[in-house]
Amino acid sequence: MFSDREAPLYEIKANLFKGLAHPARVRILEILADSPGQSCPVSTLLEGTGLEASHLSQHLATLRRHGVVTSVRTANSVTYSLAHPKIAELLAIARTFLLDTLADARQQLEAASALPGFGTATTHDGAA
Amino acid sequence: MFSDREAPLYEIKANLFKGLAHPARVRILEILADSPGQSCPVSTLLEGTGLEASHLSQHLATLRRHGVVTSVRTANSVTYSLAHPKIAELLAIARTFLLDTLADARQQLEAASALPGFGTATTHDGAA
DNA sequence: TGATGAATTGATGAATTCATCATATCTTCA
DNA sequence: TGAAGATATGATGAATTCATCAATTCATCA
Repeated sequence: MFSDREAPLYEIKANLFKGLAHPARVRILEILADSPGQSCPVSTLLEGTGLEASHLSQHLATLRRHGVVTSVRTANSVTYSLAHPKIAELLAIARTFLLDTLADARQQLEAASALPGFGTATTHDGAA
Repeated sequence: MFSDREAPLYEIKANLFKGLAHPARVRILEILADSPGQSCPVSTLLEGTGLEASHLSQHLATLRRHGVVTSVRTANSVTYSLAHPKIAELLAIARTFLLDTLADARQQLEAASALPGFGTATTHDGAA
């Protein structure tokens, strides 16, 4: 098992996505991305996410381990920042993709319900 | 439990990243992204990834469920395509971010080993 | 029709990740 | 010094995800 460096890039990439693969962590990154300087203290994240402190801290640790955020202690508070502007870009692109996709899905739903034999039309993709 | 639509965007986003969070799936997407028309038959993916057929198929099913790829059956083979150009963009940005980050890490390692008391300098970030 | 190739689905134990709770560290201030 | 606030770390059972193997579907062609 290699811990980055030495591993093929697609493994490292997968690992990065794994780091982003949790609602709480995405939320944290969104808050950071929207904050001035893409950084803010833990207390703000605490409010913004509504998580319990230790839970938040664990997600922050995960994000740190994945190199997605950095932290600096100032007096008795810790400030987190996005480690790289590309992270914000990643989130923005995911957003565009999802909005496009969701719009399409809604449209297909409407089109489907306008069809004659409506009621149990399956699209081979499940999700009744 | 909501299955997209109705869920806050950050949950849907996290879900998308979860779909990308596996080396095999990233590899599959990379191959598709580099193929003409961002699509290719399963047989090509089979070769490209070196996975066992059923294993590959399961990952493809996951990607389909996440709306990241689409599939079309043509005669006795199935062709997969990226569902949206933004997916390729997502991978490209991840790549840039990682290359930047890895370069920095290497640089820090070199800088560290040039220091006087080398051997056990901890950066509070772990990774001895 | 039925054998063959291509791809998918199902089932199961092993490995990871998650949420929760208790405890520990670090800093300030009385 | 030591009490209090702000964060972080550890440990544990519950829930997910993964890898592997067997079985199934779909289309072609003899």
